[in-house]
Amino acid sequence: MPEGHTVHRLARDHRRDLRGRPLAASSPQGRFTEGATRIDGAVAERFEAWGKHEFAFLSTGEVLHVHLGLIGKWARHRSPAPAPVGEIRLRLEGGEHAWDLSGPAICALATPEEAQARVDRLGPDPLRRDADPDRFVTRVRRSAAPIGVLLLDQSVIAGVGNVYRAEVLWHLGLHPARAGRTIDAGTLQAMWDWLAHQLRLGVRRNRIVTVDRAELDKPFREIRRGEGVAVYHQERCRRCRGRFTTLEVAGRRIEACLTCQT
DNA sequence: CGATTATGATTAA
DNA sequence: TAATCCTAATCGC
Repeated sequence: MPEGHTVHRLARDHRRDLRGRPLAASSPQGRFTEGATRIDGAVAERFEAWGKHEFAFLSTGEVLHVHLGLIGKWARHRSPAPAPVGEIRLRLEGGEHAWDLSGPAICALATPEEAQARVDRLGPDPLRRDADPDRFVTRVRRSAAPIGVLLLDQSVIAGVGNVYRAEVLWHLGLHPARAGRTIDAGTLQAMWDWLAHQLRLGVRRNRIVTVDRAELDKPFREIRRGEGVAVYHQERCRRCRGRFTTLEVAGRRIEACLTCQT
């Protein structure tokens, strides 16, 4: 579910639904009861997304830190919220809406210093206005590691996941195993620009659609998971019509066109 | 109905 | 590289 665009979109939606009013917090599943008790009655003053991490700064001085991991989800309900379904780690109720969190890799209360320490370990996030692309370019240019590994390393660039990785490498004609230091700075800048643009579109649409509008046969809102992509879990290259090869890079599956990606 | 899979990441070996 | 964590949907038999 979550690459950076999802988390930034959630922060935006949480801001709209939950900011500036006392929260009712609970842990229906029971695995975050202590934390929920400390949140209950507090006001969330600020929501921030950094890469795939989300932080809610609370009036108590504590920070709620959430990372969805591979399978985490937030579900939105209109108030009054229905009885929780499934393993709901945390329910946050604002005025009009409630949000249910399930399956997070991280759901914890932290100090502002601990939250900042997390952020400090991340590379630049193309979805943040103050992000510095040169940090990304320099880091990749200094590395002998495959670009397919570097793109998933959150200390190199924050927010990119397995889908955007496959898509951007194909769009730029780069093989996933290509060593970072063999890619010229101009190409890396283009990679950053493409990712920044696509991640922004991802936030707006709340889904990953990298295929041009003209090539789609239906409106964005009807595009389902896996339908709007050119590469990820696809069979054939849209450029040369050849079959994609499935590789494993950084322990994750990735398709690549061995003709178009060198 | 058990096995597999998933847009993630850390820890152990 | 492998094992592990978290949860739910989908797949194969």
